[in-house]
Amino acid sequence: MDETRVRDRAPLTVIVAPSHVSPPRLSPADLLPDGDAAFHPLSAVNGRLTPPGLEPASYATLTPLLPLPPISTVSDKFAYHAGGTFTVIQQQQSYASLSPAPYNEPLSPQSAYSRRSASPNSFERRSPTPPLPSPGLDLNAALLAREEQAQQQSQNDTEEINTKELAQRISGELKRYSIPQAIFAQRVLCRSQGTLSDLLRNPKPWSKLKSGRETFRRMWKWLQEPEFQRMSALRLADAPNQQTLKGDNVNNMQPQVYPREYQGGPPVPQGPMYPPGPPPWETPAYEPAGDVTCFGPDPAERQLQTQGGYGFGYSAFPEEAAFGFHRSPAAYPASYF
DNA sequence: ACTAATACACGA
DNA sequence: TCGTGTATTAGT
Repeated sequence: MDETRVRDRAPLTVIVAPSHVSPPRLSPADLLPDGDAAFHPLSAVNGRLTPPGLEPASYATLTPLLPLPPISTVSDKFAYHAGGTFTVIQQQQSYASLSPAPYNEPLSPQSAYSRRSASPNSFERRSPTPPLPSPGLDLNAALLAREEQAQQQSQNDTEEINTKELAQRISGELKRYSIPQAIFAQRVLCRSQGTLSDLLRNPKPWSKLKSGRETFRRMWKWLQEPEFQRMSALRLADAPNQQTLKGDNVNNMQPQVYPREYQGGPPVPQGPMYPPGPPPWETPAYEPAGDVTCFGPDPAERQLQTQGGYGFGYSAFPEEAAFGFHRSPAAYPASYF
């Protein structure tokens, strides 16, 4: 029963699941499910579409806080989201300055994570990517990005983390976006609120950590994701057996009503804007402007680049898909999660 | 290294 | 005072 409620709360499900698209060029219109069998408005689907190689169970099983699910599980999760994500490239600049913004100065990701790490932050990492000179496919950039990602991936497992700074960074981001510890701990770390609180306040030095390193790695990994991806991760549907934590308003929140973001997209309930008021985000329009480039050999691992200040992630799981509208931090009320 | 329980803090 | 979110801590 709780389950249904939880599932219902994801109205922001414009999911684009290109299944056969090999041509890397897509226009926004191409993303619309209407009249295109290649795109499935998954929000209309009830059952989960299990992406190959992904354990749905482990994917969403967050609570009974298990004995530390293998990091690989979480990695898969993130990787998947990372892959199936549309990333805004055109307005990278503003994004870069928007996201981990004020908290970057004293402790850049680089400093939080030791040396060899390239640029841990997704934004910074992607920023260098040419802002789509002419909206076209940039396979090289794509491949490059993937490589970097892969490289970084492997590095992440061996790199030392400055837990102190990471903790501060995370704390800052949680504050910044009004993300409750309980939510972050549960969705991202698969840990309890109390644990998170303790880790953030009294982070043990990396050298003294044993299995606890995994938790910090997850924090770090989350930090690497683009903003909308992080948000998406935080909004992952709860597992059926998910227990409601004290103070966790997720399971109790009413389905939000979103505007119809994309013309021709899956049925999105009409209603008041969410959050209320004029869009605090950069772009005035709701439709993604500009061309969209899609690349990636695996349909489940595509990255779309679009100009116009929009990006959105998609998932094979309808309830886990999320728009990547870049909202100013203040636009993410606690109820968002 | 964590969880669960609960005390505590705080805005509405 | 209630609803929420965070800090503490006994117990695994």
